[in-house]
Amino acid sequence: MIKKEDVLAKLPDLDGALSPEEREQIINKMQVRTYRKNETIYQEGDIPSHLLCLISGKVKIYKDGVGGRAQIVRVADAVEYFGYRAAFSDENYVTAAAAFETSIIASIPIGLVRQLTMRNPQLAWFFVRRLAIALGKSDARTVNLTQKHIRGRLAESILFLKENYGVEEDGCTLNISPSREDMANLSNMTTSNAIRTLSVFAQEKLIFLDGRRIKILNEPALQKISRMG
Amino acid sequence: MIKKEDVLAKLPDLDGALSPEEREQIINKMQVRTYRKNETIYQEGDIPSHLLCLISGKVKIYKDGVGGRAQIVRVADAVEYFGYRAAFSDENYVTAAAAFETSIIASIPIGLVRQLTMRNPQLAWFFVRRLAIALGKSDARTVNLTQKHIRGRLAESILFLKENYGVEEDGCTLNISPSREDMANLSNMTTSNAIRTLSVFAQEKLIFLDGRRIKILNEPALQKISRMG
DNA sequence: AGTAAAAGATGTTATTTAACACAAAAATGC
DNA sequence: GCATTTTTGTGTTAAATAACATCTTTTACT
Repeated sequence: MIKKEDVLAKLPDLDGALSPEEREQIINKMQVRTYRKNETIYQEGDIPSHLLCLISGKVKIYKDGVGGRAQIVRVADAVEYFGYRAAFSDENYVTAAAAFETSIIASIPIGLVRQLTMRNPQLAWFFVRRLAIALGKSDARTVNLTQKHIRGRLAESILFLKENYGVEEDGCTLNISPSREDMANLSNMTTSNAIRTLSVFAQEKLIFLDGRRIKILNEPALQKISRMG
Repeated sequence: MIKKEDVLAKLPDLDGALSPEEREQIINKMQVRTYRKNETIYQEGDIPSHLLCLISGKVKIYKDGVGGRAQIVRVADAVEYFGYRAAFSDENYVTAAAAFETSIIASIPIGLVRQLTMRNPQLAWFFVRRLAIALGKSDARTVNLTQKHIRGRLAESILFLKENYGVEEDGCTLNISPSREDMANLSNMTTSNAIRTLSVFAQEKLIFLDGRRIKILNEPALQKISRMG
């Protein structure tokens, strides 16, 4: 079982924006829950009620599109806040979130967050910055996913995973082992094409595949493929 | 010539967030300029130095992608603030902006905006809201542009233009007359395909084309095409 | 351990869309 | 007003990718 104290130690202080009293308020109202691998955290259409903080684990934020095909639009890594966009624009969720792997998530009632944010400019600035960064990434992603060819999109996704989740001690094995379907949902392609193109990359010695584990062998080449489209 | 007073009358008050003194500060530092049709306002890689406010006219925010093909990621209509995302995340611009048509734009030094935002939670909240809304739209756009087929994407773009720029008094002619290339850049397709598919829509009496003017004849059908992909 | 279900792999075909080529029409510049 | 450039329109071909079918391997469950 997770102890609340362990979570608190990890809870980011929102860029030091919080006073001890504000921190206390949050801690009192916070709830902690574990999500199993592939478990849904929230769904499209849900009313956002909490600011979520990923304490440990990995999370994907995605949209279900035409014909049940999902597109992963963002990922979250520990320790990181997520799930606040919809609440801040007074909408229901337009995306869904699920755990890539077992994840511990703290939730803070959004009303409290809003109340604190309205009074604390530093806290508001924290969210301005995060949203501005996310929007820039989303814009870049739109063009990458629409204009690049399959190889470019897949190369991009591999580098995206490295950037977001990092690599193991060996310096080249991705810290996440996504299913082929997840790779497809990251890269805007069918699962068949993700499987096929990963195999081709392995044949070309750009990557080494060991089941779901991906080891990057030739990053400059992947970057070039990603750039060229 | 534009008189500064005329602009001031139109300058939105950022949701009433500004005190008279803050407003005064902004007005003193503000500059106003006219951009001609298709003139570039800022480019990818530029350092953002000003918060821009579109006083009159129409603006497209776009990214240049593979093979010089541009993708329009957002549009701005008067009176609306834009061009602040990069500044707020301490990045150079990752998009470019250009005038769809002759536009009058006021610019406020970003340093001043930042200074005010840091002290004024209501102002910060204004930007949190705008960014949150923009991010939601960007996420939706990513999936629409990647997963839908040509007809769905074009139908979506026509509805997108109606939503963002509205229609004339007749209730169905779009308030903007984009070139076929702009339609293509909105819809993630080649210009040829935009021309062809617009013609097909006209043949199917979904729209009526008069040069660049687009009149929506059957909106429910367009919505259905857009939804189905 | 044995069985069912899910995920991965691979080949084939059909569809979608880009690329290209060229002509007509419209806009622009002197 | 005429030449030049840009935009629009249309047909044809080539390339990219989805869809489908089938088989193998792995995982999950009792």
